[in-house]
Amino acid sequence: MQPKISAVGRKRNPFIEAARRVQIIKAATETVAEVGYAQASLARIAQHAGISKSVISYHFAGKDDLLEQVVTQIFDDGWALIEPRLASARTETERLHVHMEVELDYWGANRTRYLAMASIVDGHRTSDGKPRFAQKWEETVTVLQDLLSKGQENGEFRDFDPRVVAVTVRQGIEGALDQWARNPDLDLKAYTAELITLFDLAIRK
Amino acid sequence: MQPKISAVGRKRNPFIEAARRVQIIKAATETVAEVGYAQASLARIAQHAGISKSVISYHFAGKDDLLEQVVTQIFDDGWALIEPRLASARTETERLHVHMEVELDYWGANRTRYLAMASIVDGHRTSDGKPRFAQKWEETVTVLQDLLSKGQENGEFRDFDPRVVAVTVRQGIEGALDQWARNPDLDLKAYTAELITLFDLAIRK
Amino acid sequence: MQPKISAVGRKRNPFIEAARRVQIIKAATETVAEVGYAQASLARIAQHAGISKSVISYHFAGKDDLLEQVVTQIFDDGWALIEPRLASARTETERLHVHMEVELDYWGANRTRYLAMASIVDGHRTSDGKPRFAQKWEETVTVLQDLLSKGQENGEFRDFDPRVVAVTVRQGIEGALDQWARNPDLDLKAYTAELITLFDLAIRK
Amino acid sequence: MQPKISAVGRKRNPFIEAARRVQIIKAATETVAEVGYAQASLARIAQHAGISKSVISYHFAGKDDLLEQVVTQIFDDGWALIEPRLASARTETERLHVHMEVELDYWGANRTRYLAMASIVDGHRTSDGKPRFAQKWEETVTVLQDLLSKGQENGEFRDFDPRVVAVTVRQGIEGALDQWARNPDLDLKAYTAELITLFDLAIRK
DNA sequence: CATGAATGAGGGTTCATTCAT
DNA sequence: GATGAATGAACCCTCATTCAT
Repeated sequence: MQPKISAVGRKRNPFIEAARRVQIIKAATETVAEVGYAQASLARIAQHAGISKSVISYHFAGKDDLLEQVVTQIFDDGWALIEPRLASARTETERLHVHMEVELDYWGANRTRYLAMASIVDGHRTSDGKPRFAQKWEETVTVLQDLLSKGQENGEFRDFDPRVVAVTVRQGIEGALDQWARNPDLDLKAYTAELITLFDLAIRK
Repeated sequence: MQPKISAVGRKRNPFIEAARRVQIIKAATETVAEVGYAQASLARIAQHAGISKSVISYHFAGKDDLLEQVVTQIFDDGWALIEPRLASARTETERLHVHMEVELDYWGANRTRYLAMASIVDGHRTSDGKPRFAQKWEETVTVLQDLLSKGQENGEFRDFDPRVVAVTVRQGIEGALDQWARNPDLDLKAYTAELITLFDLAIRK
Repeated sequence: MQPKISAVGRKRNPFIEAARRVQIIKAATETVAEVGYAQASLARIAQHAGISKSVISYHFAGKDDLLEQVVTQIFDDGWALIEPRLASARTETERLHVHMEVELDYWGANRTRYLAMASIVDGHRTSDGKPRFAQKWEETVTVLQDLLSKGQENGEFRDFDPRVVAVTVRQGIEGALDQWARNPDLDLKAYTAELITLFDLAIRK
Repeated sequence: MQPKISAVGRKRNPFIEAARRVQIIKAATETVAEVGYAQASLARIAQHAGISKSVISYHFAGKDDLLEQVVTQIFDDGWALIEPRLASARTETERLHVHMEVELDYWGANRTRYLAMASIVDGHRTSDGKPRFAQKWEETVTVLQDLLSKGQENGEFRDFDPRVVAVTVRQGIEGALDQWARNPDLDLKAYTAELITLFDLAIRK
């Protein structure tokens, strides 16, 4: 009998266990980034990791579980980076700048993760055909939306639909990353500066 | 003699032939929109169309061919709508407005097509793992970029990196559509107006 | 209602009918010669003939019928050539020479037919897995066997098992043809002469 | 990690692995012998072996790989039997006798293998339509040809084209086997004796 | 006479998963 | 802890054949 339930309640050596899981998640991330979600079979992931297919089945409840871990890990790591830096900002304008900068920093330093995340979020569905990770995306928009609303109350920003702007900022960031993902030579710092200016002008009072 | 070659030199009855192709393309579009690229098998598409799997193979050279037709048709129809209306605009500012409005009109009237297009463009790869339709997306950005550059030369727009803004506009439009795709009750007209204002402020001199 | 029963009892224009049948049989022969029995599908044959697949179904009861016609035609033509020349020989020795010469002449002038015949005879089976054309091959051996037996009674040949020698002559001829089929530059005349000498020495009194 | 590569570096349990491979190769051999190359699908082979289709795919890289193993194994085993006995012969005449005897012994004791080999060698082609195993056949002829040439230099044999005789001997052996394959009651020993006499007379000085 | 259109069966192959060891 | 072995379902595609026109 094996402990198929992921993440918690594991029995034996938690170090080996964790190491293997990390290794597999890394391999899955890289494989998805390379060939895309639809082509990323367990066989390919296992091959990339240099392990047997059934090792994956041993450590994860299934393909769904594995992908969920991949996405969760990517988002958690990102969030851990963003959150403290957001907290230190004093105005909402500043907070918006920080948000864009740090997010572009994070993904910019993790190209593979960005590609994998994007591909999985787009491609992965539940058995009834609905997107499984749409909510992850939604959460990031909500954070921005709240920030923008607060800025309007503060009088930092003009009057606009905070949801529209939040979505557009989010998409603007993804646009930057898409460009850079296709062309790694692109100067992401400069792009970020342009983007910040763009939105500053668009929402200032 | 099979009609596998999809472009020209058709011998067969062009009415029945065309009707079937249209039917299959429609079924493929709807299936992909519903369950996503990765889950859209020929079997599912055929089932959706109420026909036998092999009918698809008869009318298309293969799955790749079918999907290419789907994407091509979606883009061609869209472009046929956008182009004439762009031509009638007199300033680049106006042209940018028209671009956003008409594109959101087109996709807004073709929700299924939007979902299918997005899923295929993201998911479909060549056998060596590279995206097959990235170039389609690239083209739409180029049009915007040219428009913005011309506006800068005209003195209509301030100084900015036209590529950054073009990408961000493109992404802004997709953001609107994503929102609306998830929530059909969303007021796309109002969203469009907000978006136009946003970019007007961001790029005006 | 179509006249699917082949060869006889056909209704309308027998000239067009016959011409089409000849064309199809030719295409089938060439296709099998080129790619081998196992790879010679009706689709490929039709493509080679530049006609629609269903034309074949119209003129022949099925794939089996077509292949049977191919083999029959090849053997009948060959036999029509061999028989009269055999009749004019006076001794069995001479008859054996003539047999080898004329058979190598016939196949030598019809490389495609030889390849097709060999491939079909080897590959074609009835639905229960038994060879369908083994009997054709058997017949040619029987002719040789009778010839050899008569020669023994005449006192032209030494004492041997006529079946063994008949089979070996037959195989010797096929060996010559196989060699030549692979290497069309081979001097078939010279090969024939060597072969005749070989069997002369082997069976003379 | 799948074991698709068939040759070396096997990690897996070599006993189970080897046993399965042997079992599948045997089933493939028997199936081809029974129904012919063109009708020997993986489904039929699997059914014959009493296993699932995908087990074959697990142990072999594909149908081509499996058939290659079948042919290789058949030829290797045969050659292992022939070679040492050829070495012990002192004259070329004797060597020719041994060759015919031992080959007819080998195949005579392996009727199924003979049928399978013949069918695969005839039917199996590369994707461009060329025979894949013609070279195996060629090799056996070359051995005979060398033997005959040496016998001519020795003064054991008369002057003749060694290639013609080599091919004819090869074909003579196959003729014997074909006869016997169709009629297992045939006295192969007696047939062999007749064949040896035939060629002795044909090539002696 | 001829053929486009359609079909179900079956082709080889890959899939995620299970299980005994 | 780990994995070779195995499986049935599903993949896309080609097959020989039928039928309405």
